[in-house]
Amino acid sequence: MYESFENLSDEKRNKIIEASLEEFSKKGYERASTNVIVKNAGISKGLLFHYFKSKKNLFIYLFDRIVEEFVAAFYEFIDDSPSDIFERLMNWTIIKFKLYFKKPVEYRFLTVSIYDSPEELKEDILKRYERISSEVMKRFMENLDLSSFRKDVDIDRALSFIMTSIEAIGNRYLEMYKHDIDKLVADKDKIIDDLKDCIYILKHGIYEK
Amino acid sequence: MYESFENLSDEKRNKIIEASLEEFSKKGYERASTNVIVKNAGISKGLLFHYFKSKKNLFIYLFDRIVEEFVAAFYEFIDDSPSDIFERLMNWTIIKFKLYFKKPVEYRFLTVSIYDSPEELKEDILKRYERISSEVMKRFMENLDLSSFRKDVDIDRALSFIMTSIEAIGNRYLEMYKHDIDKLVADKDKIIDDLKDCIYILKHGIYEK
Amino acid sequence: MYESFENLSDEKRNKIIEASLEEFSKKGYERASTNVIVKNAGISKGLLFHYFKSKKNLFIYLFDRIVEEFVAAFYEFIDDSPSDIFERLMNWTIIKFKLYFKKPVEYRFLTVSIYDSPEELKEDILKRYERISSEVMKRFMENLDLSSFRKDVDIDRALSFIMTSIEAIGNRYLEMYKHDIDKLVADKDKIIDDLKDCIYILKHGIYEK
Amino acid sequence: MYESFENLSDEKRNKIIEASLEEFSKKGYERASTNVIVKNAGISKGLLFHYFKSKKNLFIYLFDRIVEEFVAAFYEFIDDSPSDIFERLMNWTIIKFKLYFKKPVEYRFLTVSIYDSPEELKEDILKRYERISSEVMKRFMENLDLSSFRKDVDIDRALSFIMTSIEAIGNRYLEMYKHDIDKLVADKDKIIDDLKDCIYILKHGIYEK
DNA sequence: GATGAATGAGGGTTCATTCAT
DNA sequence: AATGAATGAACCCTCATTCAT
Repeated sequence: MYESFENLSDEKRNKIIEASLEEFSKKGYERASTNVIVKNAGISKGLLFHYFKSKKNLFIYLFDRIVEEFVAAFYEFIDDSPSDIFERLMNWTIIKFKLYFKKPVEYRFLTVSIYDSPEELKEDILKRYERISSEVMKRFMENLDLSSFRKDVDIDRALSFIMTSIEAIGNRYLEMYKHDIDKLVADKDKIIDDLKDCIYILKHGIYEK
Repeated sequence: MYESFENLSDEKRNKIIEASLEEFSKKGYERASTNVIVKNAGISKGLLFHYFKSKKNLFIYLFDRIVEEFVAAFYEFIDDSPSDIFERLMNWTIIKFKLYFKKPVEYRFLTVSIYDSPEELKEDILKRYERISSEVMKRFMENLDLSSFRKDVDIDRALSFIMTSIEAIGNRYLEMYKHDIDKLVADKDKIIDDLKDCIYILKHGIYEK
Repeated sequence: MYESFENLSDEKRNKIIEASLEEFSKKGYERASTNVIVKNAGISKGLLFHYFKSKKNLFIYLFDRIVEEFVAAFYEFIDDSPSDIFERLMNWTIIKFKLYFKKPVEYRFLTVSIYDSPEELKEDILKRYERISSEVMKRFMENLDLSSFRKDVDIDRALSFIMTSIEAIGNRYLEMYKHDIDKLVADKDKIIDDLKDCIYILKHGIYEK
Repeated sequence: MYESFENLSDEKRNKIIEASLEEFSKKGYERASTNVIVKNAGISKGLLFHYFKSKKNLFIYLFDRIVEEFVAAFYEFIDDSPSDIFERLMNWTIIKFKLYFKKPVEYRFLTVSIYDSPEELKEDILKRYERISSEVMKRFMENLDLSSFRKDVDIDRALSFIMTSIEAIGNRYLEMYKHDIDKLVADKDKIIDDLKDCIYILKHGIYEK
């Protein structure tokens, strides 16, 4: 698949990938223009289609590539996860932020892929997304110590709530600082402090005394 | 602003609004076609532009109109809000669901407006969105009894967390049942039950014993 | 169907039809360029598609239009057909030539339509072609006096042979003079003479002494 | 001419020829894609153009080659032609059918070449076609015994009519069975019977009693 | 107010051909 | 000889917007 593209020199390949990512993550799939991509990549129109046959293929190629990259990066960081769910979640959220710092365009691309894809892509994208998100979720749940949960709490619902709420907090920050990554870095401690507060509440609400 | 449009007969005006909403909420701003809109509205191409000058104006007009409509509907429901934040939040969330049932296309339109707008609109939309969301937030906070909060909890952060997390849960359900509103209605009790569980956790985490 | 196009002024409509016919009959469906058509018709790209939505629609519109035109012209000429098959065939062939003189581009368009259409059109075109050709054939057979056929001749096969062979002769001449209609007119008598000779042979071969 | 191509190993050369023929005969000159050809031939894009310089050259090369092949095959079969024109014509038609059976793709290629070529090729193709068809015609006429022709029949015109009409009958069958060669073989006897009937009529029409 | 014909830039894609390797 | 990356013009088609009526 796309081996002719893979065999390109790093420099050229990256230029094409960067130009594509930038365009897609800025405008979404539909609005993105292959004209703009080829201009920014410094290649001819025909060449892009020589490599990828279609805009759709190009998009899915990028999606797969970045997902793989992100999953790998994730796994690299989380080898020694703590067994307490809140500590682990804190770790994960921080990792997510780190990924966002390291690869903001790619991160944005993934977000856009999932929220703003036309019918023709939605299926392909969601299928891939669900596969990896369930895999990642499984990984998150591994060796988790849930023994401290109060008995009057429905474990599944509690887990779901913990994940959803902390993710929402994280995303709120990422969205908030979207246009000013430097400020996000500067405010890091405050954000982590906030996250800790949220987790403190959840812990209090879920754990035995 | 658009007074010639406002002076139209209700029937005609509504037909145009409906056709526009449907197209925008189904396809997003960019993908939406004014051709489709005028066809479904049963008017000529020129007339639409006579009223609104541009696609962008039409979109923003709709946004403003629906926001106003939704805010009004909201206020209508919440006149006698309970002073306990969790009860109030539960009420509000249920109201949100009711709005979704009553006006799914409009609701979808707002969601799409906020998540999937091109650069040229984003600013206009967000400015409006922030203005009303802060206004609504202020309303939510009115006469709220926060005396039960534990002393070791930062009130502002706790409030923010409560709002964000419950909103995330609500949105998760709306997204989940997006294509099957009937099922959403059928599963109503289970969803409310889940929400209650989440609130129960938050309460436990935040309130004094 | 295409009523906005039909309502155009004669002059403009004809210009578009002429430009399209010329391009299609010269190059066939696939090779024909809508760019060339709009340039020669003196209209914008968008307008052609405003009227016809697609190249395919334009082509089929032209096909239907010309078929109708030709069938009408045919029927106009053949009201008082002789009952002898050879005389009638002679008449018909001469009518065909007249049509070719009067509307060479349209004639060529029909020929091209039938022999050189891509898969996507073939079906549509052939369905229409067969419907009218069977109708025309029925008309040809009406009130035909076949009583002079020798008894040792299979009537159906003989009819089929007569039609096919005379048609082939006619087409051979049309093809031969394709690029020089004036010469075709000049040589008219010689051609008719040749046709008579062919018919003379057939008559001799089929009729009783 | 193309000697580098001719010097290729039989296997490789044939693969290129086959792939080209298939593509051209299936889609016609214009629609045929050199991309498809090189893929099916298992060679690189550049190599095809190294050998033939252009698509046009490739097409004409194939045309010349197949014409030569067909003429040779023809001559092989017709060494001992009967002197009676009708018997000879019957033989030739059967030979034509045999060629069609043996080389359907090539046969189709020739048909397509003659009926569906763009302006830029038409001239080249027709020049070649006329040269060989006149040569073949000369061969057909050799040692033909025309003494049985009635005196009131113009020999040249009669000959032309005979050829044209029988050819038309043959082509009608080939066209009719185009998509089902097996059925053509199965119906062989019926077709030959029909041909005999046609010839019987012509004979009756032309020969003395 | 109301129409819809008219525009032309831009969309994604395919193509025969060239050329450095 | 052999490759296939690279080109850019041409393909059909869609679009928001304008304007004469």
